[in-house]
Amino acid sequence: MAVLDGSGSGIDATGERSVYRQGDDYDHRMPYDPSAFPPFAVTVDLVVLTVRRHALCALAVRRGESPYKGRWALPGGFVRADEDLTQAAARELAEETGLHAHDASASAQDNGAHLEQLATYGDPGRDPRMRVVSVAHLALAPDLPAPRAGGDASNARWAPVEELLEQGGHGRDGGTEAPLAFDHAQILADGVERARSKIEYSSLATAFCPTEFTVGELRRVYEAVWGVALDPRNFHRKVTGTPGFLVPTGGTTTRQGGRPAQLFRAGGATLLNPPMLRPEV
Amino acid sequence: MAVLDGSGSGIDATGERSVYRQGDDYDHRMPYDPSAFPPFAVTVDLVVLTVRRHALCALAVRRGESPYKGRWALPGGFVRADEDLTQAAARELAEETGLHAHDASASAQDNGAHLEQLATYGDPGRDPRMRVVSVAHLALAPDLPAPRAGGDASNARWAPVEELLEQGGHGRDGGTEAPLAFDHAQILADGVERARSKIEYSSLATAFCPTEFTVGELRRVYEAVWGVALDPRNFHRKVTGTPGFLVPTGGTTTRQGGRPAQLFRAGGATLLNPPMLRPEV
DNA sequence: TTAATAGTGTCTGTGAGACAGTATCAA
DNA sequence: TTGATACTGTCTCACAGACACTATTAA
Repeated sequence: MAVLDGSGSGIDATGERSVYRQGDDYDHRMPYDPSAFPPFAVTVDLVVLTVRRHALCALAVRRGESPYKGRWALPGGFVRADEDLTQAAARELAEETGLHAHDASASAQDNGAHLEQLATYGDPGRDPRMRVVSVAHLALAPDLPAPRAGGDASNARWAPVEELLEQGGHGRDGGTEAPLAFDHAQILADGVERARSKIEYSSLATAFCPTEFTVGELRRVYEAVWGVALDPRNFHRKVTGTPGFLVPTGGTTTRQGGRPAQLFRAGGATLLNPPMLRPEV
Repeated sequence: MAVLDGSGSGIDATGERSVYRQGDDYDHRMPYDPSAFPPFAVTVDLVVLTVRRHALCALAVRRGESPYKGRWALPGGFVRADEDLTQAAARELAEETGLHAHDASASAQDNGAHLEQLATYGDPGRDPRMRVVSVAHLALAPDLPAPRAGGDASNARWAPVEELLEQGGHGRDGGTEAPLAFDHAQILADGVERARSKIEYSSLATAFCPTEFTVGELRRVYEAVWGVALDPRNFHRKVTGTPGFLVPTGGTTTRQGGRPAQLFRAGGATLLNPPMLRPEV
């Protein structure tokens, strides 16, 4: 019988659902016989974004094994038996970047990265070897030192997202470079689009900034993520006028040159109302 | 494991497709030996929302098997070996409601339901029997006849979401009713929040309406989903003034009483700019 | 007639965008 | 000094919200 009743959701109303059967008949008394459903591997993949030199960049790692050996891919790995999806993503993030993610409850700046679930990709055949369902996560981090991937710097880098998303893009050496492995170009594009829309109505853009930052630095984050130029004067009026967005620390800095600018920390507000408006829409 | 070559994903660009082999070694590395990762079951769960009698309602089915036997849960089931996640969700939706989902590309109204991925839930222990990762989907449907779940009406119903989300809620019979099975209360809450926010900046509210509808009917959808009262005159001015949102069909109806109202179909616009504003924020 | 809903017009306050002008540093 | 960035003020247009008013049906 169907008793599909299996799912962690499975619901079996009357029991007339059919079940995946691998060749042999499925015994309804054993709904969780592993042979009753297809074997899945579950992984987490990470879209780790940062702003470097006025460009939105993503962390890419070079694949050391086939398929796609030598191609760039998003970092990721298997979900372990005893961890939930967020833990798996946080673990991978720490392994790749040294960052520890702060969950949504972390109020003050702890120099961690923002981490959230992005979407799940599970097309049969997205991995040529077996059925792999990948729960992609999005991480936003301040500008970091050069990445380390298993200690080997040549196998990990921050790459501008436009470069990674170019169709049959060109590498830095000028030669044609293959696009990202697997469906990672799609995952990256989805992550970038999530980041672009989310900084509109939330204070998440501060996740790209160091603990203390100026209004101009925050504006350059918006400009890099959206790929537009913003009016510095209107931007200043807007962000300083939004309650809870920015908290002045009292200090100033001239690291951007020009007149000393006030330093701020991220305020407690997470939702911006009214939102920042992305031009050209 | 950095540079986790294991991260799955993918599309095989070269066409050389290897096959999952159960039993023999995948290759010299361990990561793809089936015994190298925990056994996962992957399911889809559905948050199917509709508006009935001025209330936002969700489809619930009664569990026929333990655990949570007799409790209400969200519909769902296993992902099959040959289908992707969206196909699995669409199949479950059709089995439960008879609706066929239209993908995002469907422009004209085909009386199908809107279907999109919501989020993925994979806590170890969310299903007491084994490790189940559920990819939840959100479906928005017009008001439907009574649901059928395997032909047995007593095992499926449309329930107001507040009722399903009450802590230790009370059933219709006045007695205390257990909350939803598994972590389905969380999934439902996430789906409701997604729907509430998405009708702000998209034309998705029309997915709750029949093919032809009046401005007043659309307004009652917003009021039911948001749980607020909207000014009919400002609402009318707003939606009829947004290009691409509504297309007049030429017909009128008096099914709501009062002066005959123009009938509209959903226009081609999917993103509303500027968005509908939810009061009381 | 009353009651209900549909639809239009008009005012006001908020805020985004444009942009003039001033402030304060480094070189 | 020049040139950079930081900040303030002011104007205008768009639009959300409030609400008066008219239109068209059923009972």
